[in-house]
Amino acid sequence: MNIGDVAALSGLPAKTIRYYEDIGLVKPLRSSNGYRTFRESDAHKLAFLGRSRALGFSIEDCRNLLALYEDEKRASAEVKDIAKQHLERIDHKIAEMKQMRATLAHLVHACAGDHRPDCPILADLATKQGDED
Amino acid sequence: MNIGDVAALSGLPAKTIRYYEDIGLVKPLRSSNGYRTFRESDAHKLAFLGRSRALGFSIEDCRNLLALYEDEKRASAEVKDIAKQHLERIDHKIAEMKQMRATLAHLVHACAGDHRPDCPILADLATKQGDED
DNA sequence: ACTAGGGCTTCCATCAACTGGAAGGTCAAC
DNA sequence: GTTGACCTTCCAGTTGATGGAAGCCCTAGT
Repeated sequence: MNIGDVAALSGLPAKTIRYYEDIGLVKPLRSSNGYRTFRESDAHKLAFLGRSRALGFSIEDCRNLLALYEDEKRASAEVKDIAKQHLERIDHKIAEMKQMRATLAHLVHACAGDHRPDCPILADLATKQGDED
Repeated sequence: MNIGDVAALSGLPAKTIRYYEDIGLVKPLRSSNGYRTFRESDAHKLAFLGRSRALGFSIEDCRNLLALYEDEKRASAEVKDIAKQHLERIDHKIAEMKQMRATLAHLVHACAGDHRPDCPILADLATKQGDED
């Protein structure tokens, strides 16, 4: 398979696949004309990568997951651990975003949003703490 | 004020402040020894930037907000609009993360997490759609 | 045989938003 | 006069790609 074929199969752009080769996530063969030649297993790996990334795993996580995926004797605990850590990061991020959202929603709500210059949003950004003289 | 002072006041690292100067967000003066000299207004701007960034506004948003902040005749509607757009982006992002979280939580829950190699997480990553031969 | 097109190759640059580090100038204190 | 903190610039690296240029390669059509 050439790169265009695995790109279509995996849903990843060819550019991304080349990048994944660069960073050592896949190691396609080369045919005599210099073209990358992907085996079935490479296509599987790329699809795996696409799905892991879609779940927000970092490239390094993906690298570990891929190694575990290829290791028939891995313990599921190792995988679960990576996933759980990622889950925690996601939870943390969600909480952070919700906090931001709440503050911002409050400001947006407080702002008249008309032609006048008075703007609680700017006022808040300008003076929240450390500036109360 | 030297950079260390505004850094302490604004809570931003000196590196970041230099970077903000690079990209034209602040324009401190220079004293004869080449050191940056920050006025009160610069310190205010940096604090403003710190808070805007903490709310997740992009640098370009910050640039616009800062311009509006400095424009005494701005219409609050302009500010509100930027904030509302940002709010939408946040909502979108939160929804996305929640979706990821749900999928991942499901997988983590399904995985025994023991010494055995069977792992529903890897199985799912490996075969979800496009692979049912 | 020639040409047009599409696909493939490499390499280099760019994005966001910093951050780290090296090499070196400056300043206040002891 | 020398330490040590603070300042300067510049270059590289981070994460995860993405865009583009220059240039092979291959197939189909004429």
